[in-house]
Amino acid sequence: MVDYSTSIDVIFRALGEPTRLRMVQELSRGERTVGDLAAPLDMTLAGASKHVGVLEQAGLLTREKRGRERVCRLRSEALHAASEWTAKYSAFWNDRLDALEAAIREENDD
Amino acid sequence: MVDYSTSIDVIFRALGEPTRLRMVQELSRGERTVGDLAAPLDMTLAGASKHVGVLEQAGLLTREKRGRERVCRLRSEALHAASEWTAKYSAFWNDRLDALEAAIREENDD
DNA sequence: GCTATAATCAACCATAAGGTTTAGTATTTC
DNA sequence: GAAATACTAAACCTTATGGTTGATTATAGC
Repeated sequence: MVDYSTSIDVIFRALGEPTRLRMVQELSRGERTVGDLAAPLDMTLAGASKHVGVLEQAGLLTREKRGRERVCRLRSEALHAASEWTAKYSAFWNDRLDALEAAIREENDD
Repeated sequence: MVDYSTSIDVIFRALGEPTRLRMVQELSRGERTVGDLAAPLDMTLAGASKHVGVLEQAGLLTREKRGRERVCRLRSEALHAASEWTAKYSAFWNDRLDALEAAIREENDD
């Protein structure tokens, strides 16, 4: 059982590893087996499997058993949560400028 | 001199640490000295300073010397870059569904 | 000028993280 | 059913990370 209500820092930490970032990029092009993901990475299958586990824990992908393969599929929810979070905090500056302008206008009205 | 053209995984890694995530949230409310950031974290000033350094390296904030204090200010660019990235990859699934639907429609037209 | 304060630097320590190898479990294929 | 394939699990190793302390620098305040 996997927890899909991952906290945002776990998602960021998972994406903060270059290898895993590449995996996510690869998965955005379609579903991939663990072997597919390992192939271009110059890494053992066991190593890749561990990375996939981290991404799964972070809620970034699902792993489905299909025959002897495990098919990985990206989950948009976690990425969307990360997108929302960063969008919220990247907007802070504009908000501050807006507030500043408003304050200046108010001051001039006095 | 700080490199502001940080690669995306460095930004994610910086945000993947709970303490640093809290610092960013705190900074979104306004500029803060390193001491301000350290205070609520039950951590030495030296420790907080190191975290601030990581955030600065990732391009997430700037540190300005003002008297004997260092004033930290969030930089929206890095957060925006992260937002763009996650938005792009969180959209993958809808794109795939759209493509799938289009393919089905086309097939029905034959 | 002395003392206190804010922060960084350097050295160090414990634990986490990224990787490997070796085994082991299903599943496919012949 | 034997052999190959795809993967996971566990043990292990090395390095990175997150934290500390102690010393040092720069500024503020009396």
